[in-house]
Amino acid sequence: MATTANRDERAADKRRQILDAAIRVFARQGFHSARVSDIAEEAGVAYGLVYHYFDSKDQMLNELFTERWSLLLDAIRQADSQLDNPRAKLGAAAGFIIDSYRHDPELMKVIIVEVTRAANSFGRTHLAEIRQAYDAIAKIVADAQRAGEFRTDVSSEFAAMLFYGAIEQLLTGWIFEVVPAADEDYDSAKALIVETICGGLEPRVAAELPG
Amino acid sequence: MATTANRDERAADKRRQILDAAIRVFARQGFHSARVSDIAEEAGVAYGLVYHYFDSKDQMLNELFTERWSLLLDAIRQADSQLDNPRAKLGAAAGFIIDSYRHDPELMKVIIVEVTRAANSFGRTHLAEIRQAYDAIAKIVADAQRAGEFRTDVSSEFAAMLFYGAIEQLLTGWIFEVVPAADEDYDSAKALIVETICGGLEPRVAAELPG
Amino acid sequence: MATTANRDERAADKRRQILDAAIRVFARQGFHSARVSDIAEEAGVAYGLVYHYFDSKDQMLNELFTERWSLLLDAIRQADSQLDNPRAKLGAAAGFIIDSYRHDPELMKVIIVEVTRAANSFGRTHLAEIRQAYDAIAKIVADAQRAGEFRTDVSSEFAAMLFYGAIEQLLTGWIFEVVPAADEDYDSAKALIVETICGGLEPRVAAELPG
Amino acid sequence: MATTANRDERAADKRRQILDAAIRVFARQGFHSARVSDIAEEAGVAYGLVYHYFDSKDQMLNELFTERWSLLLDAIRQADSQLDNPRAKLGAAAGFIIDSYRHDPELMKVIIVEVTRAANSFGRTHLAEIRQAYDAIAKIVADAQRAGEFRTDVSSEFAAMLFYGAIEQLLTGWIFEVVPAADEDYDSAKALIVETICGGLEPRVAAELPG
DNA sequence: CATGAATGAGACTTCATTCAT
DNA sequence: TATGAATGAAGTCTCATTCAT
Repeated sequence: MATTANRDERAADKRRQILDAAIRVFARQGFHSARVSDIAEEAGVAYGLVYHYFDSKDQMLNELFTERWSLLLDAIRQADSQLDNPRAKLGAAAGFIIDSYRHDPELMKVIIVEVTRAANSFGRTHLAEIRQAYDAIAKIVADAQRAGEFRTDVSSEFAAMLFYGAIEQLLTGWIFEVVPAADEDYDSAKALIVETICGGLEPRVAAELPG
Repeated sequence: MATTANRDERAADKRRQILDAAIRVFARQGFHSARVSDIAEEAGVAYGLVYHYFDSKDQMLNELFTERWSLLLDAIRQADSQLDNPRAKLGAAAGFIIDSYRHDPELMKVIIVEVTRAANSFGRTHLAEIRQAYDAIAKIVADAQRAGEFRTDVSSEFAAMLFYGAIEQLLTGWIFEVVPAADEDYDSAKALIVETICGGLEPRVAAELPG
Repeated sequence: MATTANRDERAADKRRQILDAAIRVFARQGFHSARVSDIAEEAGVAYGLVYHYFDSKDQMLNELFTERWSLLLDAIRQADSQLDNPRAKLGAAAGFIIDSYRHDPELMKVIIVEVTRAANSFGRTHLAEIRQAYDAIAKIVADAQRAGEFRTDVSSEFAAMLFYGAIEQLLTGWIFEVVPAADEDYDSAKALIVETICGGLEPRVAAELPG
Repeated sequence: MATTANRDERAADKRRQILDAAIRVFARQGFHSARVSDIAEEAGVAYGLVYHYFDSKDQMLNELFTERWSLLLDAIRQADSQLDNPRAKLGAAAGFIIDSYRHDPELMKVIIVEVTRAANSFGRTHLAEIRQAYDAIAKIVADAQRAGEFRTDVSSEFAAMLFYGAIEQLLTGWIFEVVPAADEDYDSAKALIVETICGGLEPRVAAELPG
């Protein structure tokens, strides 16, 4: 009994070990240039063991993506249901994404570079999941529009694309060191994204217009 | 003389013919899945002729990208120098990108999907060129900040990423039919992007804040 | 003592259980497509246990073949020694093969498809054993020729090949459902094979030739 | 023009050259143990060229089989239509198969060993074609039965299996040197097969039965 | 006896690029 | 210029067998 439990545990560990190695290798070389033998070597296991735990190289990336993306979807939906104003909701969504990157930049690099931005390969495979994030953001915007808190001349789907695109581009900038990414940047980024995008989505008051 | 000219012309035609075929094939199948034989077939020329005009498959994409991207850089810089307020400048930049897509969606698809979003492959190769666009946008923002027209708590580089990211995501949405792309969408998109992003970058007046 | 016996018995059971599973899997998927894991699963035992009882996947098939083939050889030889005319002898041989199929079609399918007809793999390994069957049949024919009961212008080896080939082809037809295989077919097949082949081997009388 | 023709000719030659090499390699090592590199080496061409002419290793065997088997089918059907008695028809069919072996034993070895006898792999793929041969033979038998030339207590399908099985077994015996295969054997074999099998299929006259 | 994780060699296929004509 | 045959390196996946527990 104990033996079986231990064995299962060890097996799960090995599986995780391989998956973590895959993250590092995919982040370093890109999915396409990553050979299965690189992953095995990085994980310190035999070639064949990778195929003992995974059906294919693709499956590893799919699993990495889905595992993380579902957390993101949960986070957005939870923000939507538990917070009470659109700024806070969108701020929480942006914050989750940014924290994900801060916490595990390699994994987020893989997810963004190899999946969400790889529209011709894995992006297509996961389009439905990715779209769910757009939809969840669009719902927040639409609710805010109905409540008179956001301008209504922008469609909520359109706004969701801008919002998500801005964040993803920011992460991409960090990933490829186009823009600096220090600890203080992460925090200010959260605030600024919300400021900037939500600011643009809120109705302008009459006073703004020069008389 | 005339013969030589004709010959050159015909040669240039063939070259162009192959390049145009490459656009269609890359757009349809993606760069990676596109075989050189597919391009030759699409162009209606012999396999080997592709290698007569181009050194490699990569070179074709590089050329397609650089050709178009330099127009984009020119357009942004010209907008910056010829227009006099940041909304107009950014509007012209966004407008150029959107019009490029409207005019030749396949080419823009290739450029975005295979280069600017393909950070692990061609995006890396062309990072310097891509960065020039960010910089040109950032310059517009920085100038506006100095002139007091844009808020200064957002770094201009950061703002440029948001702005560019929002536009690129919008195009990506059109490309993969996540958001609708009809003629009227293009026009309203131009206005709305500027409204939304510039609106967020402009300073909020006192009147906005509830008393 | 009893314990040891029981243990041996249980062990023998497991071994048999695996061997029987192998028959089913080989019959269903073919030897080559059968994975050791398939056999273990079919037998309901752990993967590794297969290798506790057998040295290799090959060994299982070898054992299945030899076990059954030796019964066949015994049957032919016994028929030869205990019966007194060639028709009866050959009829008994054919009958044994047909009954073997009727009794355990999966095993006979494996033996025929994977061994006797698989001349490039296991057929080669067991060529000597297979040849013994040909020889035993040829001996029956040769004896009949010496006794004047069979025509002598056909070599006994040649006749043996025809006889055996006809039977094996018939089973193959049943196996792959090229010809029907119902209970009544088996019985009539026995009679007809002997009729047809022995009929062809018996000397023609003068009366047959048109005067 | 001439150039194109020459090139096509050379290309066809290379294709044939590879196919012929495949016959030798398949005959020597068996399909399964034959590596594509072995075939390329035997043909004296580069590895990749094999895939320039053929889609897969399987395709080569399929082509070899179908090419030859269609000749066999034609031969049987022609014999049926052009000859006027069942002995002659079946004799021509058997003769064609035997001559095929005499003329190109390696090809016939491949066809028999890797296809018609390989019921679990290629035999399945080509079952329909193989069955056509059985059917063509059965038709000859059935016609003879209707004409009163063959006994009617044997179904024509059954008889076809015996006839074909006997021949195939004979070739198999030659292939694996179980029975001798010299020039004189081929000729006598033709006569004897017909004698033996047709003899068994013809009605026995009263005189035969001992009074 | 029993388990199933771990090993690693092996082969097919793809396709960018080169080359002879 | 134009053709398309020829080259060969590279990498995924399979699975029999071994081994530690």
